[in-house]
Amino acid sequence: MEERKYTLTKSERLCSKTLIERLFAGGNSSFPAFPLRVVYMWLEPSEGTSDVSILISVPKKRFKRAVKRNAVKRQVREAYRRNKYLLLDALKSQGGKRLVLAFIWLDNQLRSSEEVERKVQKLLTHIVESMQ
RNA sequence: GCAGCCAGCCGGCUUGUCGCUGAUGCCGCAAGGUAGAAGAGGAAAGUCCGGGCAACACAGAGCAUCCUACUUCCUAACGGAAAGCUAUCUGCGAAGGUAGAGUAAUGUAGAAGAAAAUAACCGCCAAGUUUUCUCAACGAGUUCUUCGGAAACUAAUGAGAUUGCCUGGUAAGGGUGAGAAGGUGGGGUAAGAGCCCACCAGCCACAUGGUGACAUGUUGGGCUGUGCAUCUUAGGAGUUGUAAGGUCAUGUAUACCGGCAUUAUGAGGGUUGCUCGCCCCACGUCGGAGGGUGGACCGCUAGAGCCUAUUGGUGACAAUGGGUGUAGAUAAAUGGCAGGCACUGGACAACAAUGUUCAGAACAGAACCCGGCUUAUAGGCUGACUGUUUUA
Repeated sequence: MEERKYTLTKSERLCSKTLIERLFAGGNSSFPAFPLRVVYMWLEPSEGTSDVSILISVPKKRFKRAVKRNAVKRQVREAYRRNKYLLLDALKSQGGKRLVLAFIWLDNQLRSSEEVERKVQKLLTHIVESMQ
């Protein structure tokens, strides 16, 4: 059993402008679990900076104040960090293919951290199930 | 004590654990790994002013446009502060709010009102003329007569009153209006009037005080309409903002730059909006090298820095000494979870100190950096001052 590190470094975050444009250009899978929606896209092993890259988006339309937007991003990021091996373990059987995903906040209100974590778990589980 | 007012300050602390950015050290050719200092605000916000910094532009003249506007003072600068001045409003008060260059010229000011500025509509006064009346004086004429008179009438004269017209004087009075030719009283006058005088308000001059705005005056001068706009005066204003701008990597169409050569004198471009003026010039050739994509580094945090003491100043602030190293992210870090402490409120127990338990804890997140302004903000602390109650 290898050591599991519940980290979330910069290489695991999606920064490339071109990849972001490809992700949102259309044709990629998406799945909602209110108050979240996930958009994901498969990459070849040569692309990307890590096995899984994520992006969290909270539109300004939902929260006018930066404080609340940041708070939501932190909740989602924390929830992914604690549950990312749901996805990483499943990905080992996929022959080195890589994944890009974006979490988009849909609600106009703040939610509790427990609820956000449950929804993230649900979304990750859904992606794993769709691999088979 | 309670209520208030002004100024300044704080706006959680801490333990464990899991994370994020990461100066720097170590390992490594490198990618990276590992240890790891430090890590949001008073407003970081709005992006409203001012400045630094950067790039580009810039011979010069005139006109236009825009901004500022009581005084002195602070500052790198400001449309910001400080201390004052004048007017006005609010509050019992401590205090707070609002406005503030000038008025020579031009324009404008609804309704109202006689009239809105070289004022005569009504009214008042005078002269002329006119209507009517009264009175006076004597004379004239006529009529009457008892021939003594003077009863009546007529026209004229003078005085007064009066009707209309006209000429002139007059701003004391007149419904209005934000404002009516400074106000009140007296003298004066044909009637009136700063025409004259006293007091009062303003203005100008002078004197005194103040750096000054201004203030004061048993001083002098009869000088006296209000608002707004244009305007006038004084000072100021190049444009774009760190996605500026620079370096490196990748690497291709002829937009760009420089040299040389050549043509033309009119179209275009630049110079702040306009005018003048000034500058540039299509094409060829040689050399440099660029569109787009998208990554790294610099810019990027030592700055008009922060803390503190003393001195000067009413104060904003300044000078000097000492101390200090204090965020630099890039789809954007500074957080999550579990405890403890402190704070506030409720409930319960208790004479009380206090204890138990349950809740609550604002506005808000750096994006080149400063100085301000504006707006949001639960709760709390400190100091000066004001009002009030009780007690002494």
